Amino acid sequence: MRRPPVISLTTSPNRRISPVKRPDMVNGMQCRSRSARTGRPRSAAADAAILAATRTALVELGWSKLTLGYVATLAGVAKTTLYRRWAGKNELVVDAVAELFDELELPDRGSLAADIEGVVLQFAAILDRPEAKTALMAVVAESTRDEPLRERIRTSIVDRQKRLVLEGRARAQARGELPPESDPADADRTAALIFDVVAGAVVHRTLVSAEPADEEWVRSFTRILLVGLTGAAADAAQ
Amino acid sequence: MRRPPVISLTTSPNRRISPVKRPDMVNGMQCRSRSARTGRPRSAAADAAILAATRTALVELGWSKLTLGYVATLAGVAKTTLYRRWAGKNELVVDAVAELFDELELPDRGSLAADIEGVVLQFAAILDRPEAKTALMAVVAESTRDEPLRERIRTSIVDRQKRLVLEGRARAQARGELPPESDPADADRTAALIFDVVAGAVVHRTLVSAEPADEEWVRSFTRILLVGLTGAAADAAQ
DNA sequence: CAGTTACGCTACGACTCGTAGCGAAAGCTC
DNA sequence: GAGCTTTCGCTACGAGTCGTAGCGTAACTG
Repeated sequence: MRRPPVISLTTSPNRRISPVKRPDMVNGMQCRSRSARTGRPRSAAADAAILAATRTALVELGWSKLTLGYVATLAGVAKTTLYRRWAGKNELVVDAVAELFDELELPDRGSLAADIEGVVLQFAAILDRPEAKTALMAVVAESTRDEPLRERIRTSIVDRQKRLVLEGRARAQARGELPPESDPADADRTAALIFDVVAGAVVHRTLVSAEPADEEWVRSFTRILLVGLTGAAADAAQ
Repeated sequence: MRRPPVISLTTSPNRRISPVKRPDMVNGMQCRSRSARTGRPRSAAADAAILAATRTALVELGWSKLTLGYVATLAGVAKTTLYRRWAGKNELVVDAVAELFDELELPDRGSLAADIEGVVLQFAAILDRPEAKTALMAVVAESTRDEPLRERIRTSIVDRQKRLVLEGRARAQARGELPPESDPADADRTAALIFDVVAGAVVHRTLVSAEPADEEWVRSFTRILLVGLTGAAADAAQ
């Protein structure tokens, strides 16, 4: 069962939001003189191995049966090391799943419709992975009673998706497909609405209806959304 | 801690889908001669007390910290009784939450827009309850690795919501707000799509974005959806 | 070199899980 | 009523997980 231990020649950890639990950090600021970090540094390879092991364990066991002890064994790391870096299962899984969303991009496909279809298909492909399926909803469920966890999800997963909406709209406005916004507050509200509609629809299709968000579905969805957006914008402009 | 024990003068259990685990039942059909159920009947009051206690425990503890032992104590019932009726935490919570959706209805408000707004607001009100928030996403997450559980969710929660979509469309077609469907297969696909968009958007808004689906939001959402539907339908009709 | 921090390992009490076994209670049929 | 059947409450149990403490060692800094 025990996998080959991680090669331990390492340096420099803390890629994303530092995995919590650094006694010398307060509010994200280092207390001691900048980078006066003495002592043995944390193994960055261990970080990577733990997050990868977490995803493997999610596929094998699912969320509820996943134990930190098993993840540690899988990563070739002591259980105590895991607890030194993450506060618990929730935080660990959020970081492990967040990496899946690193690949989300918004290539310019020339039209708003094509841009939407492209990003929705990317999002659907990520959600199609078993580790994302079982983990995403679970941590969201936990976050309803855990404000810091919700914040962690927001910054490391949700906001990155939301940025794509803003970028796509800016492009469409530059192309003349959408009218420029007059009221900035109203623009924010609309962007948030569109984000909830897009992300919510894909998630619901994939996880609740348990059917694939394939090209045909994405085309239908995009058409309705696009007609709704341009039509509603035209209404408002009158 | 121990609540007053359930009044035990009872009869006739099995309101919804019989809570599982009846050794004399196979595939939902009784094996012995019809209704030859001899012996002491299960307490229906205990069923109700258990489901209510489950919701209370969800509010107090959330999904992950909820234990069947605590639910049993809260309901004034032995833990073994609980295990005799439900296979586990997942099934119990699905039944407990499903009752929340009993109140979903679709009163005729005279127009498609008003009908959509009404049902979305109802759905949002249910999702606003803490027990629904923490439980719904959790069981959906579990269902990604548990086909029977997914089926249970589908029949006792999802399908009931979906029926409202079909009913709303039929009304709108009767009013002439939407064109009648020609291809029945295409009609099914469109209904499923709309359902995913509506339910997904509300869930995402409430749980992921963690902001209320209030009247203003619902109005904006309905406008986009309605324009998208009627516009796209008009496009297709050409 | 001394000082500091991270790591692997072992062990621990506390808790939950799901089940088994028992006697008593609550229905039904004859 | 007697007799049968099933449920109920209760206790007890082994198995497994949790999160932490303590220790000796490894890695890096000045």
